[in-house]
Amino acid sequence: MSIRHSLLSILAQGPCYGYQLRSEFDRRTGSTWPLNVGQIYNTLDRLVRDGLVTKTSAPVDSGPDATQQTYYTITDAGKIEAEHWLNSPVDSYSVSRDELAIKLAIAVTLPDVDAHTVIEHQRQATRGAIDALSLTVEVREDARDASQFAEQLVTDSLCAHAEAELLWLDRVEATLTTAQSHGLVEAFPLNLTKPKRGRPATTAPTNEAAIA
Amino acid sequence: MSIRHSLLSILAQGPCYGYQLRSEFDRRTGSTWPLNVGQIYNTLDRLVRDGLVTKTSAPVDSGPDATQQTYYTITDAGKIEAEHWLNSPVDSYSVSRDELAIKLAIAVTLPDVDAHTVIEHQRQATRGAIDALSLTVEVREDARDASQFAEQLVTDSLCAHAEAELLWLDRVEATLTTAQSHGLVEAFPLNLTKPKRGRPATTAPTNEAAIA
DNA sequence: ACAGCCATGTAACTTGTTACATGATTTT
DNA sequence: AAAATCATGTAACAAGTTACATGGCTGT
Repeated sequence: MSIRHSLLSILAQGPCYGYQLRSEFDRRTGSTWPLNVGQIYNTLDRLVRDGLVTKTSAPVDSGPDATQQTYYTITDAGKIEAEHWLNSPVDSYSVSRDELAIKLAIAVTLPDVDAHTVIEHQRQATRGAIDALSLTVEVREDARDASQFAEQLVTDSLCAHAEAELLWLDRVEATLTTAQSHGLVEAFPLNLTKPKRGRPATTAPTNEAAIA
Repeated sequence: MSIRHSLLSILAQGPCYGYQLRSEFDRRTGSTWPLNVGQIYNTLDRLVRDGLVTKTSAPVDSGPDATQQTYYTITDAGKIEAEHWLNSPVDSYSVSRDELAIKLAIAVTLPDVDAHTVIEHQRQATRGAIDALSLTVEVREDARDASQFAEQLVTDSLCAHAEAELLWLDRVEATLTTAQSHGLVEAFPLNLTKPKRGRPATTAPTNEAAIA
């Protein structure tokens, strides 16, 4: 929903044509988000479909410099939508769709996988990412325009999350080690049940008895 | 790519049927990732399509309890893929696809938007998320099985990223304030250019002269 | 003439997601 | 009989992404 709303917000400043939106987006984000040109037109089509933008593909008057110009204009509904996007927070923390978290959660349940190795691999990669990001940070001077400001902002964001991830990885490993020393978190065997249609017998304990 | 690989990794332990995979996934992730049942079958179909899994839909022998059982078995290619997934780090930091970062980058370039307000809204929402997460953290005892371990792991991950975001928001606001006091980061007007086919005249300065 | 950028698309594809249909079985 | 759960799917859609086709115009 980011690209969609970003383009919509730019269009709230005034009508644009497709290629122009690409350069505007690039300028404002410091070319931070890799954006294919064709994606602009796809997104614009979907915005038109949803009534947030209108497409005016009118040939300019038949003078000497007659060109087919295609402009996209935001609608009232689009303005409301853009304003709403900018005034409402991004919701990243109500449900987790973090690939690393789910990966580690799965990894600790697999018998043939050493979760500590997975953690260590991730730690090295994340440290490498931080190093690479820090290089671009230190070379950089203070932002002189919005484009450089965007670059700085995005790099800092990546760094912040990466460092938080390192701390979290340490905590996970510590928790895992103590849990393993208590023999609590073992590999999860598959439930060797055959598929049985219908409600299972509640009297038949599956593996909850193993906990007690 | 998370669900796909998670299911594949579970299948590396042994053949499963669809519904079983759902419960296995739920157990191992502590019901952390909201997963529709139908999505299991979609994902399995795609795994079959890619040759990572085979589907054996064989009727069990014509005895008294004959049922149509549909099992999914991992292939050699699937095992390699699962192993590769578990041994290679998640790449979250080479390019940024963070919605908040792009949103702020866009916001500071919009004339009708006060970036400080956007930041403050986000700050409040993130603080609220941390509070909500901390509640579940404090109530929780030590993990006693993989399911609870997964819950803890995911909650901690969310917390860590949320707190990193708060720190980052403060830095962004500080940077923005000083940049604005120097009159550097102003609203980005649209380039009022008409679409012109072809390469633009290099001699014609667009708006680079404004910087100098 | 030719390379290279400006400009507009189209078509196909990816993963994730939801809503729905269908039926079997078991508990109440 | 009815409700709840087990079990297998299908169809459609979302956003993002890429590859490609097609021109026009400009500088060399």
